[in-house]
Amino acid sequence: MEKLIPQIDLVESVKNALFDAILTGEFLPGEKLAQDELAEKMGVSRQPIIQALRILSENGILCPHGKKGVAVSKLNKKNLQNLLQVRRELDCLAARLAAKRAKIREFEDHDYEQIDSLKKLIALSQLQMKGDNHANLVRNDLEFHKMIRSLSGNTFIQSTLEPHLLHQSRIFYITTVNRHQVIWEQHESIFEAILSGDANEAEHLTNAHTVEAEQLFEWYQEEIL
Amino acid sequence: MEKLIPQIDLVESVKNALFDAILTGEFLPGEKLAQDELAEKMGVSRQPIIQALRILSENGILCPHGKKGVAVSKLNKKNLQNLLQVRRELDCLAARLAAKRAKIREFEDHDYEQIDSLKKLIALSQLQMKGDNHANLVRNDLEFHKMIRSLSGNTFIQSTLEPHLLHQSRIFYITTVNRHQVIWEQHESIFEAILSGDANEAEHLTNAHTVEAEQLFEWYQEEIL
DNA sequence: TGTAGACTGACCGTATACAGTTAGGATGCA
DNA sequence: TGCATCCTAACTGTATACGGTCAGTCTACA
Repeated sequence: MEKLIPQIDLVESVKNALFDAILTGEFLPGEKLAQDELAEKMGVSRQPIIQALRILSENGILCPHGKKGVAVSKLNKKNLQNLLQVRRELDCLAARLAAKRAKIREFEDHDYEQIDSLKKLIALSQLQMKGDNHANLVRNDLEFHKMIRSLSGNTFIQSTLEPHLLHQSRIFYITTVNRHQVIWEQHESIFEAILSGDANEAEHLTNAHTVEAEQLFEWYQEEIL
Repeated sequence: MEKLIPQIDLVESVKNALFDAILTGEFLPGEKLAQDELAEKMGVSRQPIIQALRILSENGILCPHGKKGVAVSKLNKKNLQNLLQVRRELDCLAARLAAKRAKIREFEDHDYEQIDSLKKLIALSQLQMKGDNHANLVRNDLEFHKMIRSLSGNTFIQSTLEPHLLHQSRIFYITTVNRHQVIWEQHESIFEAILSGDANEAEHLTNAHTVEAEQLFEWYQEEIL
C-alpha cells in the first residue's frame, strides 16, 4: 500500500512559504510583514503566522520594524562578508572531515547514496548550464554544499548554517550570475579530492572556492539586499 | 530621569526560564515538557509557551517526544563532539580575527570596553577559584569566549553559536570540574596573544584550548546528557 | 494469565477573542 | 503654512476556546 503523505504542520508550511517569498523577491528587504495580511493570503489563522515570524526573527531573517511588527532584514556588505566568513570556515571543516572519512572508509550506505546523488547533481548542472537556468543552478549549488556537509558526518555543520541559509541563497543569487561554469568545475574538483581521501587538497580547494564569493563583494556597494 | 525597565515580552521570558531550568537540571534530558503545566507554573497562557517551545525545538534544545509534544534533547557523545568541533573552528576564527584587528589597530571604543571587561573577568575568576564557585566559573568561561567573539568584529560568529549555547553550557558544567586553574591560564594566554596582535599564536592557543574539551569526552560514556 | 480491542481522558495544534499600544492622520494654534 | 497635540483605527501580543488525535487503561475473550 502507498505511504500516506505526512502532513507537515502549518507553522512549518508558513515558514517555508515566507522563506520562498523573500528569496524570490515577493517581499523586499525592509518591507514590513503584517500578520493579518499574511494569514488571509495563506488561508490560515494568525497563530501559525506569529510562530513562523518568531522563528524567522530568531534567525535574523526578519528584524523588528520600529516598535511594532517585523520586516525583512536588510543585509549590508559587512554583514554578508561576516556570514560568508563563517560559512567558509565550516565548509572547509566539512570538506576536510569528509575526505578523512573517505580515506578510512568510514562511509555507510547512507553516504554512498549521497555520493551517487552528488554525481547526478554535477551531471545535471553541466546540462542545465546550456540553457537559462540561473535559479536552478543556484539551488543545485546550495544542495551541493549541503551534501558535502552531510558527508562530513558532523550533522551540526549543516544545522549550524541552516538559519543563515536564506541569506546565503540571496547572496548566491547575486554572486553566481555568469559564473556557473567555473563554479561547477570547482565543485567537481572538491568532490574528487574528497573521494580520493585527500583532506588537505579538499580543504584547500574549498577555501579557494568560498573565498572567491567573498572577494566578489569588494565590488558591491554598502547596502546590497 | 530614570530609565524605565524595558519590559521584555513573555515569549522571551519563557524561553529564558526554560533555558535556565534545563541548565540547572530542573528538567532532565529526555523529560517531556507539557504546555499546560508550564503555563500554570509560569502564570501565563499556553500561547507564549508554545512559541518558546517552537524556538527551542528549532535550536535542537528540545526534540519531538513520540508523536505528541516535545522533550529535552539527549545529547550523545557523537553529537557533543560534533558540536565542539564546530565551536572550535569558529572560536579559532574569532581569535585570529581579533588578533588581526588588534594588529591594525581597528578597535573602537566599544572594543576597548570589552577589553577592560575581559581583564576584570580574568581577575575575578582568579579570585573565585579560591572558593567553591563552579557555576560562576562556568558562566565566566562562556562569557570570556563570547567577548573574544565580539572582539573579532564578526557578529555572525556569536549569533551562529548562540543556538548551541545551552548545549555548550551543559558540556562545560561537566568537563570543567577541577580544571578551572588550567583553563583560566589558557584564557589569559589567548587574551595576551590577541592583544599583541599575533594571529597565528592566538589561533594556535585557542585550538589547543578547545581541543582539550573535546578530548575529555573520550573518557565519557555514550549517553551523557 | 496474556493479549487485543475499545473507550476515555488528556494534550496538542489551530482558531477566535480581547485588550493594550502604536502609528498616522486630522485638527487647531502659532 | 508649519508644527504640535489629540484622536482613532489598525495591529500586535496574549488569553481563551474548540476540535482532533494520541496514549493509556480497562475489559473481554482466548
